[in-house]
Amino acid sequence: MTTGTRSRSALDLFCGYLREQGLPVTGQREAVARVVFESDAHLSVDQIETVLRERKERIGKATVYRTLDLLVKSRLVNELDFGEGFKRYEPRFSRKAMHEHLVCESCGSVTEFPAPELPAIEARAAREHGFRPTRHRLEIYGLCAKCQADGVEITPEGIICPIEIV
Amino acid sequence: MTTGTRSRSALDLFCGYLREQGLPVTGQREAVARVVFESDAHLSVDQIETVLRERKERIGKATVYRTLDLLVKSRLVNELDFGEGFKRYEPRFSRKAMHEHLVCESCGSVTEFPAPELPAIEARAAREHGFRPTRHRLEIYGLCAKCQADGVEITPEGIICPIEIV
DNA sequence: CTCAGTGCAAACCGTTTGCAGAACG
DNA sequence: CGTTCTGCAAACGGTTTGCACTGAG
Repeated sequence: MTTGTRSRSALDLFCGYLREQGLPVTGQREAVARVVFESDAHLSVDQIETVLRERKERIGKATVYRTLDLLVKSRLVNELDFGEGFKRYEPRFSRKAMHEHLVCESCGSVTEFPAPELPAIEARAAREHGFRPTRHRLEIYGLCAKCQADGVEITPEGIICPIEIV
Repeated sequence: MTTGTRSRSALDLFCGYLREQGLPVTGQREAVARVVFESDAHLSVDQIETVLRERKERIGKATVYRTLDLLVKSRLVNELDFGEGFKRYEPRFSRKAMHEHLVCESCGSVTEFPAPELPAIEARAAREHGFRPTRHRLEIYGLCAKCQADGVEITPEGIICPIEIV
């Protein structure tokens, strides 16, 4: 969707990774990788399949999943889970090194934001608990600007319990 | 498992919540609530069922799920998701108001830690993106002290891609 | 006595897997 | 050519749902 150059080089890296691992570089793998690399969104498997279908690429669901595994292992793609019941995938390329996610509970849109204090938090937790961190995830859930403008209200869903436990 | 007093009052609150909503207070609901309130862990549905079985409580899986929904709605229990493919539940009672989670990728143990800088992070992200936050989640994944002592190593899983994208 | 809750089993849904046939190297 | 991949469909596992029956209020 965005620049061709960026996605091209990410694709090249992926192909290089495959060759390095002695794995075949197939048309299907390239097609799936291209979809992910060319998007600046956080795609679900379903969305990836839709794009592939639009492009007249006939690729089985299993192959999409298997290719995504490879993309994640190659570390060119991050796997995300916003508790929607399915996974999302974002290219690590064309993105800020560390970013966290704002997830709208109404429309599901995802915005990225930086949280430079996280390494310090991580280091402190590590020191205090003898924990060796490898990665973190920070998500803030709420209402995006657009949904607020559209007058969406946070539905208290279940009624609030009389006693606020804090 | 821990104090009887704490769990008792949480249970009372839950029963009060049910009555307030005009919902029946049943033995099954009390039994499930007791298991969650009496634990200071982050229980999966499976673990809850195991405890119920030990206590000779014969309660269907569907009822456990339905009661957990009520507990979450009552806001006496938090739903957690560490990307394991299933949910976990923690009582909000007998816990620090705000705590985040250290998740061991080897043994799955979960440790709580405070991150007092999060409200500021949340406020900044909200201000800069017009986002209205309702809740957040921060998890740090890695190796717990015990697993490190046991000599567990982070297996690079897939081989590292030659180019580090940052 | 009535309406909601319960248990069972089937349905669901995202993901994984087994296997025969196709393709990369 | 052998090894790995692909596509299909069936299997999987956590969760949800439909329905007859039980039980709380």
